[in-house]
Amino acid sequence: MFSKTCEYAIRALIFIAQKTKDGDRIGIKEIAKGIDSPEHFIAKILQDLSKKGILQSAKGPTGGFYLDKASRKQSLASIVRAVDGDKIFQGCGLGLKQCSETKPCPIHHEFKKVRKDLLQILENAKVGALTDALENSMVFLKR
Amino acid sequence: MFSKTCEYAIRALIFIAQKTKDGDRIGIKEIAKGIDSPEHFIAKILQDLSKKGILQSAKGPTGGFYLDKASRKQSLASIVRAVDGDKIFQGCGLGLKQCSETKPCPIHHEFKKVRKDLLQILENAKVGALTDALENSMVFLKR
DNA sequence: GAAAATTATGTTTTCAAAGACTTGTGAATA
DNA sequence: TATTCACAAGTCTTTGAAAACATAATTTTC
Repeated sequence: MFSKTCEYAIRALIFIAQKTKDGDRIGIKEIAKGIDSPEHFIAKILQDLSKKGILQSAKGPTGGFYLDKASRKQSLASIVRAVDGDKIFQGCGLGLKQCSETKPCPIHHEFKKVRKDLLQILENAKVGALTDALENSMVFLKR
Repeated sequence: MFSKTCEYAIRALIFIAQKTKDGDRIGIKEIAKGIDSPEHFIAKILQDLSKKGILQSAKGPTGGFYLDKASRKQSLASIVRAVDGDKIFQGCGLGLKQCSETKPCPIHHEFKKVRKDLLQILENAKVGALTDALENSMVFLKR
């Protein structure tokens, strides 16, 4: 469904949100361990995302990644968009470039509903809110 | 959503279904043109699928690909399964191997619904039935 | 023998992952 | 207060593997 990159990004963001909600910062190594991902790979992903403002970072001693208040209100949808673009939300199911309402592919109309549902789920899932479920250990992030 | 391979496969199958519904056979070159796909690539895909019984083929002059009655009743879901496997229908949205009902990832329950809807759409879409819409030119297959 | 699929092999591109090196920053220290 | 040091993110380059696409030889069948 999502790219590997995107999967790691979502897991990392939720993890960071949980670990830094008291104003702390968290290093890349701990993140990689926490979500069980390749260290260098997740590092690059997070650097890209911090450039785009999806999360915040600080260099030097006591530095690390963290999420400010605004970032916590972000939805998973904005993370997915930043990483994978919005082809998941609007691209044709059969890969047809010109697929549209007037020139639909054979499954165009049915797919529309699924996409809409998916988008809504991701829009509703705010990064900050998901940390609560994590703390109550209702859900987990390691593979 | 699907792999390129899978997209080509679906388009090809629908195209073949339409072109061979009167008992004809259709060659690989015409298929490639008809769905605007790389010729050698779609050839390999169709050979795999014919081995698996998803469609039929005949060698020699007047040979080509075609669909028998049983194959026409197949759903798009079985094509997707043959090509991409069923990871789309059951894999975790965040790529977690151990994600389950008892140890769900943060979006597990929401995703379940989307997957279920997707599966139902693909199960309901029979290859043979989609050709009617094509003939009425309500839909098209070229990119 | 010619037309078709089939098989085998090779190339290119993209994605996932790893490594080495650079830059910035807070804190100790002299 | 200026210097230096260590720590942490940032950048650049490379490797590995899989997916996407191409070429050539082979087999089957009319």
